[in-house]
Amino acid sequence: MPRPGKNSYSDQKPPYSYISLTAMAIQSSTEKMLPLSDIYKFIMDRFPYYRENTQRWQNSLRHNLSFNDCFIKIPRRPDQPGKGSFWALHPDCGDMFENGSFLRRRKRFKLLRVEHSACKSNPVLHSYHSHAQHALHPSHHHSGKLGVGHPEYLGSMGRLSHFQSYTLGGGQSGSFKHPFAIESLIGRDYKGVMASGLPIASVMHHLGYPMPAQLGSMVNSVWPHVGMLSEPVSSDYPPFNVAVKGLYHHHPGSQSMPAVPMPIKPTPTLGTVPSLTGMTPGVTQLCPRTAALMERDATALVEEKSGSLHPALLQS
DNA sequence: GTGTGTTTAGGAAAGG
DNA sequence: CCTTTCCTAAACACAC
Repeated sequence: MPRPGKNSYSDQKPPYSYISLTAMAIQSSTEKMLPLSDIYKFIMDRFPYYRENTQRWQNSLRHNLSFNDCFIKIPRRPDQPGKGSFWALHPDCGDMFENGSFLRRRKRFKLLRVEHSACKSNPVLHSYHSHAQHALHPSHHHSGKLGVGHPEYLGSMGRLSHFQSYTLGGGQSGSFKHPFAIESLIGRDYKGVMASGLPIASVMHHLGYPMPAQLGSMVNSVWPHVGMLSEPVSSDYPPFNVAVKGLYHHHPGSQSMPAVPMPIKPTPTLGTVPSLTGMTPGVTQLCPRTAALMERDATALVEEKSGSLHPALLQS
């Protein structure tokens, strides 16, 4: 057990990348999205290391939010005053830390940016379209982004239809993406839900858009209790990373399921936060009904844009 | 001015 | 060794 003082984990930099920290924060929220300030707060609450040099790491974190396609920006509703937008996880980011290391992803989640006037000004739309046209060969990390589209859109497009298609089509694309492994870090009881549909459904709800009935009912039935970190954890975090490496076996043909349930196990004495202690294995199953729903649109969509490429390959 | 968001750039480190 | 990912710094724009 870490003791207060020198040997405490508090003094050390947590073995998480900014991406994983941010994902943790987002996933810990009931709405699956957080404003920047709350992401800061989450990290500082749980990792005392980040209570210092805030300017440095927060700049890095903002850079990560903007730069990485796995994060999408959700505009605030008019009735939700506050600074900045909400940040959510891209539905297709899947399990970026499948290799068990939260310092370094197995592969970057990268979308192919294509000029599209209607997309850029709306992150969700943008994300949706980007998804449909993502590249399977994320090369250099600077190469993927093309110029910014035109700021106008929304005029005749109709946002709802896009949200719907995004929700139904942008999610699984006919392939199983097991939920973001970060779930296990934050201790979500993660059963029977895929990572992608839900956040967006939540986002749609947040934005005041009606949700497709099937998705909506799924949300209610599958995630009835959407848990949340109740309080800041003590300054410690579970040991993992190196320790869990090797527990995973990536089987490209087997839909990237972890060979074992999420190995990230907090130390039992970190009992102050259930979500960090009573973790449920990250093994999940796709809701068949929604999977079927999603499969339809997206497969066609992706294949239309990128030949016969299967989105599942994106992560492998 | 401050907070937020985007972008470029360079270097360190990990991984193959 | 080479490539990819991560970290950091910094400039800049924008909104409040």
